[in-house]
Amino acid sequence: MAVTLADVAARAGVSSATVSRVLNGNYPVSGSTRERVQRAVEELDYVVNGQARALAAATSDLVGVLVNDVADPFFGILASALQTEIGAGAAQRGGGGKLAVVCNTGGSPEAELTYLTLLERQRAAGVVLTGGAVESEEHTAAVRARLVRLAASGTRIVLCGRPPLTGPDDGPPVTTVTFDNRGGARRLTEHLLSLGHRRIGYVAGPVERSTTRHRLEGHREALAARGLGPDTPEGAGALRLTVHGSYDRPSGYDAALELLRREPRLTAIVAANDSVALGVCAALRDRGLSIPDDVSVAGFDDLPFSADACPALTTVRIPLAEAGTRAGRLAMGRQSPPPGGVATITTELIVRASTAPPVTSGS
Amino acid sequence: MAVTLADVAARAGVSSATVSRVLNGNYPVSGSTRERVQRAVEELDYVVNGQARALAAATSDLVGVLVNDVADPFFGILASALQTEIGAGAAQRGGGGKLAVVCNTGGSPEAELTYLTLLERQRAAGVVLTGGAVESEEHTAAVRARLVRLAASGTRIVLCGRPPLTGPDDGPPVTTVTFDNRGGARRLTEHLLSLGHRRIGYVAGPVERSTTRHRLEGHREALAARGLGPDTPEGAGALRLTVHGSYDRPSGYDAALELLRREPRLTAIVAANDSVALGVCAALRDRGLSIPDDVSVAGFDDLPFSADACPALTTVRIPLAEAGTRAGRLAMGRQSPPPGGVATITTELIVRASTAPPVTSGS
DNA sequence: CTGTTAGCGCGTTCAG
DNA sequence: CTGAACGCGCTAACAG
Repeated sequence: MAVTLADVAARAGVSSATVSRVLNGNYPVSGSTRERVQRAVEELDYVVNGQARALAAATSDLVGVLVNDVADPFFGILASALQTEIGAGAAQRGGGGKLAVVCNTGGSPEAELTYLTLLERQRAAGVVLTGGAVESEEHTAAVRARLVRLAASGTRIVLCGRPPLTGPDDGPPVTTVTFDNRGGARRLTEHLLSLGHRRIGYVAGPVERSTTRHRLEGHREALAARGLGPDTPEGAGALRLTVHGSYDRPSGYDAALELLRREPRLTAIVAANDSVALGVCAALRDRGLSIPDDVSVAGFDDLPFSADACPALTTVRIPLAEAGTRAGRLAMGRQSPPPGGVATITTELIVRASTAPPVTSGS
Repeated sequence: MAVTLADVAARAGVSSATVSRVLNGNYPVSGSTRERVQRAVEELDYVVNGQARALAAATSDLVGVLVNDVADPFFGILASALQTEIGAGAAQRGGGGKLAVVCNTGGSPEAELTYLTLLERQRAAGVVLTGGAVESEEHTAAVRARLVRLAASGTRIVLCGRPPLTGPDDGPPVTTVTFDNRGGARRLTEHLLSLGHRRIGYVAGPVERSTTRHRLEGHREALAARGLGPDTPEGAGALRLTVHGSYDRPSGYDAALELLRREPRLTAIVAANDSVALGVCAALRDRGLSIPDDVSVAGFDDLPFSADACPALTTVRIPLAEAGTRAGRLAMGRQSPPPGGVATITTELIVRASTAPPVTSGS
């Protein structure tokens, strides 16, 4: 069926080993035979069998990239940058380009483990886990065990957008590119507080997610620093102004309505991310409330569409493309890990039109 | 190093063939030995070597998905739906789940070919090419040759969002899920015409792209049907109101400024897609023009953010998730190809706030 | 510089 | 129902 090395060798009148050598170019071969072989390859339209090569050489062309959802631009941008560093583009720049296997976990822990197994099967050269981690004790342990085994067998592991692996400090290195979610969230809420807001609703992401937790912690740190800690009457009120949902638009819509029900005098809502924030905006508009006059709204991530939203969204920028590029280089072993194995990507407050001082309508 | 079939066999006191049989479950094995083997697998944390299996069985766990840019939600949504059908999720629903290899071509013909080679190397089980095709004679032929070879070697080929393969009708089947871009564009421009617009600018995508061509053709069909064909004075004017750019926001921004330069009395602008339309909106706003009072704007694709844009965008919906699902099933051989090998996905005009009748300011 | 020889780890005959 | 033997296509020693 398919033409093999042996076929090429026969056609060129050499041994298959010689063909292999000209193909890989990692061994001296005389110019004349090289040419003869190359001609035979062209004529026969020969394409190496990646699996056979991988088996024999004990190497792989695959790098796994786990994301929650490629349809979400957050992961899309990350994946795109990773791809650029991993893939054929990188190959053309002269570094053994590999194939990026993008795996959609949908945020499901089981899917995450399933994919890790599949990638282990394929003896992937690297695995990048992106986005917030599910923080159940059991799942953390399971993932950790898998990653340690993968790393032990030579697979490079990179975490991007989630906290470093905890636990015993032995085991092979797992490098991490993490985002300063907590700091960003803190600065965002500080911004609202300094505008004069005091009754601030918070639409958090799914529970048991590292990203959700960090952003919420940052939010509460800012509140506490203004004397709105959970032990104060006003702060206790703030606690009740937190609702959890998923990281999508409909979730923001529902959450905003719920928050208004709990506290009609709300003057600001902070959302878990930009998509959620757009849902919040839609709900407020449907309720006849104007943004930011009646209620200020803020998001997180600064995805491209946030600047075009109505009104343009105040948010926290995460340089996703930069993070993805860095993670990709690490996964390809083309860049040495940062000291301590953890690089933190800083986040930046972006103030736009969706936040303004609360209108103190008399009272 | 890694534990192999033989290790498991030794531990279970059976032959490696038996282990292979219980693993694949496609051969009768007695209950007791089966259990013994399974225990050994557990104890040793055995994970099959995908490459060895693929080599021996001449099958592959990979399905390639070529996209222009995963960071673009258009492709993200498509890829997500494809993934769901191809990946571990499908596996859990009980159909040999495969790994989706998402390849970013960046719209580059060379990258497209490079990836096709890489996938051929891996003996991919399927390949899905998404998005508009580059329509140069040379590249079309090159891709066609590659696809024919892949199909001949048993790889299932699916085109999604691009026109069917042209050329001699021999060769193995290549199924296509194509979008009715032309019809959608026609209806969109008809909508503007029926609102009363006559001086309509058009921001087209990159030249030599099937999507660009089809949308532009639809636009011009609508014009011609209203007696604004290229042979009429007014129609000839319309021809000069077309500028080409890339499928992104900055391109729309620049194009809008250029169009205003060519025709300050413009009352509407149709964009190649929603991202471009947002760029157009931004440019108009910066020029102090209001949408839709001064200028109506329309996009294409109906990506999620379009409804939240300012104002909400009139556009043409393509059911991308549905298309991706369908293409995924076809690539997995889980659904039989449509008669003729071509399924056309219909598009739907979505009218929102960004289009309105032109304000006939006296004159 | 080149050919010969072994495997890589698994699926699959073919006997038993 | 099970084991032994062979080969998938290629790379990597080892000789020459």
